Amino acid sequence: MSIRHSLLALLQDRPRYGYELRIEFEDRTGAAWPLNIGQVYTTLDRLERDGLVSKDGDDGGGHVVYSITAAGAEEVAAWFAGAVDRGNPPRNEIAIKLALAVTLPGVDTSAVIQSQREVSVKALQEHTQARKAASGSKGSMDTAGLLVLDSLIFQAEAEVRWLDLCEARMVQAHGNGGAN
Amino acid sequence: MSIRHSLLALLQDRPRYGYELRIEFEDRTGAAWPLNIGQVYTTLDRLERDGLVSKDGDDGGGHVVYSITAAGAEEVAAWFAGAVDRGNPPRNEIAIKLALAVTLPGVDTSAVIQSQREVSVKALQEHTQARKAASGSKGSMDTAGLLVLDSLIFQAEAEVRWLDLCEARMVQAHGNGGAN
DNA sequence: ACAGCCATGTAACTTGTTACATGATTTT
DNA sequence: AAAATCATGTAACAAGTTACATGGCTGT
Repeated sequence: MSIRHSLLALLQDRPRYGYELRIEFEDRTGAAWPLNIGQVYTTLDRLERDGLVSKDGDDGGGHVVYSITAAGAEEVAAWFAGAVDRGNPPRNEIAIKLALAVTLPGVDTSAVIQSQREVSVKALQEHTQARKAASGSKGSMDTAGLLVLDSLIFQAEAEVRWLDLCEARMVQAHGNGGAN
Repeated sequence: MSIRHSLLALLQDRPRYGYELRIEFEDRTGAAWPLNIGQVYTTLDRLERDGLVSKDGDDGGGHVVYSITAAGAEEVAAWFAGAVDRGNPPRNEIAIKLALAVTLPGVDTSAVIQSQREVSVKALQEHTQARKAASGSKGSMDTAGLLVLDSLIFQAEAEVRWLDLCEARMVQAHGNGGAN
């Protein structure tokens, strides 16, 4: 529901048209998660269908402007007020994969860990680089972008450390990293 | 694609029927991510449609058994071999929400952080508890379950620390935690 | 003229998710 | 007899994703 709510939040600020929404979204999230323009329009259709936004024909500039409704404003408020449920966290594909790798025969668990570790470390480095560049000199990025980058860094760090822990436990468990 | 691949991986071990797959999945992932039984059947249908598994009528016990095909085995191998792309990480709803909160007027960013922090800390505590219980005495849980719990703990820790960083930066930025 | 950005949309599709219907077998 | 578990499925839908079609406008 991230996109739905994001667009709604942007519309609460002020009425906007589709193309604009995409740019705003990517600006504010630091382009970390690209948003396909097609999806903006489909999401707007669905928001309109659900009565959360209304299509305001034209704005004089030839743009199809949407504005938020009362119901939409309520929804945004609830989104900001309510926390994301961490008791039901989104499935972690890597954790699932590893859990299956260690319980199934014929899977080289250590290889799975290592190949994942490589890309995770690389992602961590890239995010750290980006973070350094963003905060460097000319205050080139806003607070929001920095928060997003920090989030990516923290998550990546945790992932790498977890992978290391897994690897260590494998070694401890059967003295090697071979297939089980 | 987690579920798809998970079921496929379980079928690579040996042919199984739907109900069994659900139990195996939840056993191995420590029941952290419940799997609706209906989804098992729909996913199996789609896997069959894609030629990755085949329906083997009966197994003598009245069960509708599925087994993996050559194409399916390839797919599983590729899944285990290939790392999850961390350059395109899944959208982090909390990061998005916060990025929007700080860039939009009228949103009490500090309140958003605090309410999220509460549930994240609570989730962290629960996972830590579960972890303690799992490793305690009777070696009651298998390696896979522990890995999953550790993953949840690491992610939750990272999330809390990131939220604290955000809060600190808010305070530093405008000396209070009020709406911007 | 042509490339590239601005701008709107549609069609077709994927995975995931839930609610419901149905019945057999096992346990209490 | 009732409740729980085993077991299989279907219908309907949500959210996200991409590929494509279309056209105006701008700069080279």
